[in-house]
Amino acid sequence: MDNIQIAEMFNRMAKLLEFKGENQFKTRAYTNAARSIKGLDEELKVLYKEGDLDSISGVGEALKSKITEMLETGTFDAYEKTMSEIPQGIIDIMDIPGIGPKMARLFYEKLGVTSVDELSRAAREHRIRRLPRMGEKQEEKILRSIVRLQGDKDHGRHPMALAMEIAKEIRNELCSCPHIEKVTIAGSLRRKKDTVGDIDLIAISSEPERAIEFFVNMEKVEEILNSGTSKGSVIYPGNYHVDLRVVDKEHYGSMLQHFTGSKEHNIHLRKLALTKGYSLNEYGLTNESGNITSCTGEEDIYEFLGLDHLPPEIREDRGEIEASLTGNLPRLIERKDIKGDLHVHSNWSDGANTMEELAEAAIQRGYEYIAITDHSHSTGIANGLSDRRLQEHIDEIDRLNEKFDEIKILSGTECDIRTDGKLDYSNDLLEQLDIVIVAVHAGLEQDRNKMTKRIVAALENEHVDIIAHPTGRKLGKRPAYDVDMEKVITVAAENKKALEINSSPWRLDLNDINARKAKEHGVMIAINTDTHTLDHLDNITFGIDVARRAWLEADDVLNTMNLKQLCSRLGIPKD
DNA sequence: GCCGTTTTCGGCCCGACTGTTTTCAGTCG
Repeated sequence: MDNIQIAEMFNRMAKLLEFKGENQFKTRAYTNAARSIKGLDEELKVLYKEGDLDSISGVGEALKSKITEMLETGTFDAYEKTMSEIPQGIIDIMDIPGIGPKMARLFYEKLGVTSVDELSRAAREHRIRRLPRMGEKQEEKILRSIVRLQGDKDHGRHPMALAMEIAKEIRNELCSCPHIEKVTIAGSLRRKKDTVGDIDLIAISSEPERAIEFFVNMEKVEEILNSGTSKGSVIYPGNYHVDLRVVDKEHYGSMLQHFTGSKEHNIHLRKLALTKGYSLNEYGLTNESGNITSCTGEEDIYEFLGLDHLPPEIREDRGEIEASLTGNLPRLIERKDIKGDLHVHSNWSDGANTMEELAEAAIQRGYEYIAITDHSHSTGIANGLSDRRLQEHIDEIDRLNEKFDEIKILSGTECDIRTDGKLDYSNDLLEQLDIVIVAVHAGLEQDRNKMTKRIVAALENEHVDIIAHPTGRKLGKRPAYDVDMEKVITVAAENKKALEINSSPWRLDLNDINARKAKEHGVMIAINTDTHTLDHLDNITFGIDVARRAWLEADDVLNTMNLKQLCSRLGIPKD
């Protein structure tokens, strides 16, 4: 079991215990431990082997032995026992937005409801409204939630790039409201998480109620979830859940800090504030005598707590607070550090543009180099290049390099790694290229062992420079293929190969966790766009977002090197 | 169930909104 699975099991256990009416602090201990585990850099199985499970905060003797049990058997006794006492469908009911353990228990005890379908029927038959603290509106709300949940295959998560466009559209509309002074995007979107569950916005207004009224009555709003005096929530087309929080100027900083999150980061900050005798909330810092220090800028809060102004991308409670306290915060990579793009397709394979157009677009973006990496012949559907056409491809790039002074065009390939780990081109041919990217495009269903061996074999080829989109995931479409990333990263480090962060909004592969792991093993990362049309070149910002979330600095990234450094690394003769 | 620079017992992050009440529990972020 990996850390995520163990954390999820603790979270489910917490829900089950709450359903049973257990002591709330006991249930919280499980969620605290789950949170702590999700934030670990190290795999639990490694800590377990080294006898270091004691080092995890929020994990005491009892939970430690449950972790051990899970690592050895895949589950733990107390969990199995609790599960056997509670009907399976109850878990699904508690996953319905607006229904927690208390309500699930009420429906179960009073109506015998044990599944989402039964709950839906009870609501339609108006049996819910007769229960204590329930009524007509609750019934309608439950039915709406069920319908929305069932119509939503992706569990409400959206690729960050798409959500960002919607967020900007809403921000622009809100800015036209005379009662709104300023609108800022907050939440996981501000932290640039690869997928986001909702869109959080903060507005400054001296008339919050009128601002909220404007918000919930925007033309495109499909449903108003709630609408209070300082906060509103709506559903926007595409099943986007949008929250707006309205605040006066004086509290803007603390509000922005609070609603940027993450939740885990904020909890850690509040605990830190408490050790200094202050309570922290979205209105500022309160001391023991009740005096509030309001914060107009969020940097005020960090400064007060003795921390650097932490970049939103790393606010995940994955060590950023400790790093800041000890002066070990990374200087995160920025857009201006990028000197070129190393994964671009032309119309020689499945790209839309000529090599010349790509070179010109790269010049416009201030790049020193661009690698044209068209597909190899296995990817027939993408018009992959035969041996003969690859030779012509190399010649064409030579010709263009004569023409362009402002940029170096690198001749490359995105060569298929076949199912047996062999590459599409011979070593003789690969040797003639400036840069060799390899990738898995077919046979995605291979088992973990075969897939790992396949990629490792490619990493061990002396001509290979970069593995593209190393896990093959496509957000909302298909999961990563089954591969031992620890092994891939270790072998990449041994052979001095780079791994890619693919900047396509649908891939973002490697993700932040794996990219950070790669950095820790000393593996260089290439942030590439996998461009197929000119505008894709600008997707580089999404790749940089992932890199920043992975704590990467400019020195960790291959394409922050200038041309001379890059040529030296790739072994390209200077000309 | 966890934890300790007052504590090994008695605390445990904090506030808005809703729907139901007539003062608040439940849920969410």
